Amino acid sequence: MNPQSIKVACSNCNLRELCMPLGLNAEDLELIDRMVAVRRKVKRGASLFRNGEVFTSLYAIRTGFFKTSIASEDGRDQVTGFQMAGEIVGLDGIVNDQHTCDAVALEDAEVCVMPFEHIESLSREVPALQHHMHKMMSREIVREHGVMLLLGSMRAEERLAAFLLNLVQRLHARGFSQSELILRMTREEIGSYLGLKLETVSRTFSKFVEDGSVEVKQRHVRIIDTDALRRIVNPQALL
Amino acid sequence: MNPQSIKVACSNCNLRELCMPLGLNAEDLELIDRMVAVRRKVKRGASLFRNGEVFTSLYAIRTGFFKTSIASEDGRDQVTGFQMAGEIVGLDGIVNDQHTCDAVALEDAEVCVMPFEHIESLSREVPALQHHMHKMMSREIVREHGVMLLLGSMRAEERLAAFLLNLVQRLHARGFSQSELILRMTREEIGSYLGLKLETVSRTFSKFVEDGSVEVKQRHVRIIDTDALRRIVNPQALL
DNA sequence: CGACACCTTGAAGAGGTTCAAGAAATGTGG
DNA sequence: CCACATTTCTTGAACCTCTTCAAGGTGTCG
Repeated sequence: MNPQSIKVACSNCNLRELCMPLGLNAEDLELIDRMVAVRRKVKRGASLFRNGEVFTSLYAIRTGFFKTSIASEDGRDQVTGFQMAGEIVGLDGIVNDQHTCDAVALEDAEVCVMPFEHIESLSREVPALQHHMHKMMSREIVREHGVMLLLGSMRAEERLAAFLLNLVQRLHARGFSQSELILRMTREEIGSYLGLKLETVSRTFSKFVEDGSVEVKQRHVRIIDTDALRRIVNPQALL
Repeated sequence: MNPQSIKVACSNCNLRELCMPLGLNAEDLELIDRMVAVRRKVKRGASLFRNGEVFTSLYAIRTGFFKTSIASEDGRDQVTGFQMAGEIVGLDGIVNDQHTCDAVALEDAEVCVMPFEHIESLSREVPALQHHMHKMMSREIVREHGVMLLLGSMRAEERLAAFLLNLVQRLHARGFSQSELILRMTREEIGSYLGLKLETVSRTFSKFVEDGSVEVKQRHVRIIDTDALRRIVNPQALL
């Protein structure tokens, strides 16, 4: 494709708190600026990397929204996550030096390309960065545990409620509304992530609307009653 | 409890190929021997660590068999994995300096305790170890992607077949039979891992027996027709 | 404006769960 | 070492949730 590229620095990036370790001194920051080789733009619908491609870099999302998905040999497809600004994609590629999933932009996006060899060598010099890397990978493992709980033990309503709450929470952490969001993905993609068919996702949205807990107009969702959603996810625990 | 402890060295451990990076020189090996602080025995049914406990160390399993599980606030329980000799547990604890799951021994076990601070400082000196750590975490992420595919898109028979094939494959890599295995976990634990009820697991075993693809006598399983199981997991792809 | 992708809703059907009972294995204490 | 209690496993029948199939509606983009 056309890897439209721009040279940049982390040290004065407004997403630094999301991507980078805190409390670095000026010296370390200068080193870390070398971590990002270039930026790369990815058009909506295009892929950042694909299953089978050689792994060279991790990617920090600057703008835009991605999905990652894997395909079984017989063509079934599973969305493994949705990623937004400040989040890292590509960790799957480290084990075997090639990517095992696809990362596709769901809206025009820009990412910081961080060659993994840079990251490893810098990590040896900057303990804070090393620890940060470990935390990021551990965080991803823990996130996936949560998805396993969702897929393994929750019913459709619980899954969708948990999904919505998780999305707004992450958006809110980025300065967006606590109650309004625009879905960047189709019902089918939501369904794939949640282990449901798109019709079930649609019906469950309709049910939430009937109950008065959310308003839905296509991709635009407004959460009316957050607690109601919380109660759905967590029948007992919450009040 | 009683952390019955013995001092030991990785350099002459027979599981080294499973836990440790390959191709280390004598010098590095000597350093790495310092990584394992002590060994610890865990009795069947006892836990190695529990959700909420402070994270200090990763654990390499020397002998025995573990399950890891998380609990939702309302008491639901999800088994997130089964671990055997040479595998590492505890990665979940790195993000927040405390464990987010329980690790319980399903048979008497012994683990190597590797204080995470040792690992991090050694990693800075031994690039091969650093890269090994990254690979291990990435491998765990990729494994969980596979579980998500299983939970999100497979039917009961496919899940159980995939589970059995995965287990024998790992056991075989450790010198055990390709076709016979003893399940260390209950039907309920299998069900929890696979997102099924224990009755469904039992029924599905019975179906496999009827079909002549496996023999089952309680926890003892003999796989008669591996290809049949493969075809179940992968309807199209395989011949 | 027309074509296409996406979403909603209904009705029928399948797969898995729930509830229940009994059998088999395992562990414990006398 | 045996008897009993407990846990684990199997199987049946009714039920329920989600899926499948189908049709029509809505939105979007060239």
